Amino acid sequence: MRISELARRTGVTPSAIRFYEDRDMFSPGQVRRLPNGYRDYTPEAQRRVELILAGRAAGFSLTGMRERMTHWDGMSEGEKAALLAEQLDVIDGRIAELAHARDTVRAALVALRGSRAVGELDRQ
Amino acid sequence: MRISELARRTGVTPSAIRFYEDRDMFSPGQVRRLPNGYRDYTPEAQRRVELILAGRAAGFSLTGMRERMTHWDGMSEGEKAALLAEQLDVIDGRIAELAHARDTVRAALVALRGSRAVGELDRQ
DNA sequence: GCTAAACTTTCAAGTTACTTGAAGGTCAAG
DNA sequence: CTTGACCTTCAAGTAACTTGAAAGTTTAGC
Repeated sequence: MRISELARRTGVTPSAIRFYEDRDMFSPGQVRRLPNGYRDYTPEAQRRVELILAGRAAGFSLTGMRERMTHWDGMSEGEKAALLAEQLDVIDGRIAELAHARDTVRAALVALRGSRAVGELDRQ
Repeated sequence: MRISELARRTGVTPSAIRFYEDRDMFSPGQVRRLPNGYRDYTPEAQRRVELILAGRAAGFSLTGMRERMTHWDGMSEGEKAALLAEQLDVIDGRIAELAHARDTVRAALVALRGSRAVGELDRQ
């Protein structure tokens, strides 16, 4: 597939995808070139972008993700599992942070218009 | 209090706090100067920093937060409620994004060591 | 009273993860 | 055969900071 289709499928802009390539976020073979010079992406490239997005949501840097990805194949199952478990912890921490932010905003809403109105908003 | 104490209490660096001041994130009076030129922060300044952190966790830009804060006092209750409801939506979207990332990582763990092992990890 | 460590100041430049824009090549439709 | 929607590269801009230089201030120990 070409860049705009990959962009549409993953929800990122074409320029962000080119930026990821510039930072070596793709494995060799995931991005080829068509005879006219256009980039051509494999389905693996799409999975890679989705992986990047998952890492980004969790707050990982591109550099860190790239390092993990390149070391991945040489790791033992135990090391891989430990890495994934650690990432799960980071994500859970971020979720807790957001839950706290959500509580703060909800408290402000409650203070503003009373709990019944907020309850209705929740059921929406 | 001085800058390093505010930094310690909020968990951000002194340079980040100076950066927020540069971007006009404090209300007049929240940051004063001691006779020696050192910055002196009120407890309101600390609450302001915590507010910034909550907004940041939800993905708001400093510019957007500052605009909201300066318009806040002139807004009607309905406008305030609408704003808060919108922020709640943004936060919920971010939480959903993270939940998805969490599922991705958990799926990788499942693939790596089988569902029983992952179940045990969850119960931790 | 002096010195060293630990604070503080400003200002400039670097970093990350992008976006935006310029200048131009490619391709399908009418 | 031109219009519009793609695509290319490269340079510069942006957000939210961090890092470092150069220098003043305060605190603690001797």
